[in-house]
Amino acid sequence: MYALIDCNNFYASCERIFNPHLERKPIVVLSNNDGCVVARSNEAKALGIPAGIAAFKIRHLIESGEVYAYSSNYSLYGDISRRVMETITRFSPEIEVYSIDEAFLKLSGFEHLDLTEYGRAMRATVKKWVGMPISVGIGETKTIAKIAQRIAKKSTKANGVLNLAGSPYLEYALALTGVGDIWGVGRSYAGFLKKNGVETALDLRNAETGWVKKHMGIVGVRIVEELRGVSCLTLETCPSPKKGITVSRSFGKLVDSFDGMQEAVATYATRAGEKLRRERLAAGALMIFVMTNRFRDEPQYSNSTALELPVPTACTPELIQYALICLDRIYRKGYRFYKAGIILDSLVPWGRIQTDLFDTRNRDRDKRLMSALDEVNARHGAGALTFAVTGIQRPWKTKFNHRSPRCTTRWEELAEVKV
DNA sequence: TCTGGGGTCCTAGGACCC
DNA sequence: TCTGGGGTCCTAGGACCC
Repeated sequence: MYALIDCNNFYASCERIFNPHLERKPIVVLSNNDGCVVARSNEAKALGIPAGIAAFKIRHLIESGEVYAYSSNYSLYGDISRRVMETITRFSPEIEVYSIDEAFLKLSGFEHLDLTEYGRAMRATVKKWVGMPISVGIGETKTIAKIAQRIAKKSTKANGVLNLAGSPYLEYALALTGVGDIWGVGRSYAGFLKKNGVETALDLRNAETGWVKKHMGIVGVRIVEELRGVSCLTLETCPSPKKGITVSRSFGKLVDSFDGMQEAVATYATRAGEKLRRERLAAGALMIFVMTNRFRDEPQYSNSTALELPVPTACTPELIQYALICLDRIYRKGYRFYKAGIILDSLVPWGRIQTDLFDTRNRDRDKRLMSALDEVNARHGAGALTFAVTGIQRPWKTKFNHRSPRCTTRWEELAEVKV
């Protein structure tokens, strides 16, 4: 028995917590660089603002004050997420934090309770303690819980909680769910299924297993089984170690010089190193990619190149060194670059690094240097100590022109109450 | 003027092994 | 005309997720 807890319009709802006058107002939250819309409040959806639309296309609505727009405030969203997760943990010891705004709870052993009421209690508690509206879906498999949650969120009758476990409405709910709205069925499979007359979750549940296996592989078979009430997807309570780390960002201003690209790539490599060390991992391989802006009518170029490291490392100067070797291989003069990124690969835990007999680096010293660096930056703020090659002015830096205060993670940005 | 970022899993095919 | 059988590992690309 599973419950899926999903925060409603998560980013938009986060903005409301410390800004109550936004209640019932249309809000959008913008992507990095304030580029496009990544979250919308119900009121913004009602205005017909589509998901993912470029921000400049709704600029008139923002400037006229009809729609409130915010830059992404990941410090705030991450912290609110943590609080939501902490709160719902009280309702079951077995939790899988699935994404920043979603979690599965295992409710096996709770069947003696009225689970709908239990869901309502979760909803009320999270709203009261954290200020976040959530929807709760309950079902005998994760896939059914997802379907329940989706209906719970939309239906006024359900009022945020729907329990489909052993429910006489299960078939009805499946018939109501379009095949593209099933967890694991994306645009491509949805198109294929519809072309073959499989329109709803109920149709897919009744489809022939062999046919599904042939066209959607083992992943498809699992979805069908889950719809039939056979649990194939288990609760992943402890996250498995990361397999790769990516840091990539489009620039606030196009970059047309090698120096500028060096700064950006070195900056992203620095950030990737921080992520790596937080997870106590080392990277065995690294890839750099660069690209121009495909939306612009000007010469286009994009390329990438990878490098295997002699010994897996989490040392920022070493990562920067290899990153810049890669950049040198793919940089071309005469283009205006729009985006660059680094991907760290072949990650291994620190305890399992394969060393090299002929290695000349003093890796003990590297490690001490990195922990000193991380400690200084933790104490005096991110970026207190940086590498010169990452630049000073950084004109290409990502834009966040409408960021709300980081109320819960920065002393200087605490919310103020005016009396 | 202006169009996001970061992941996972599966599969087919190639290279290689005995 | 005719050319075995059974495996593993790796990678790129596709599909999906939030």
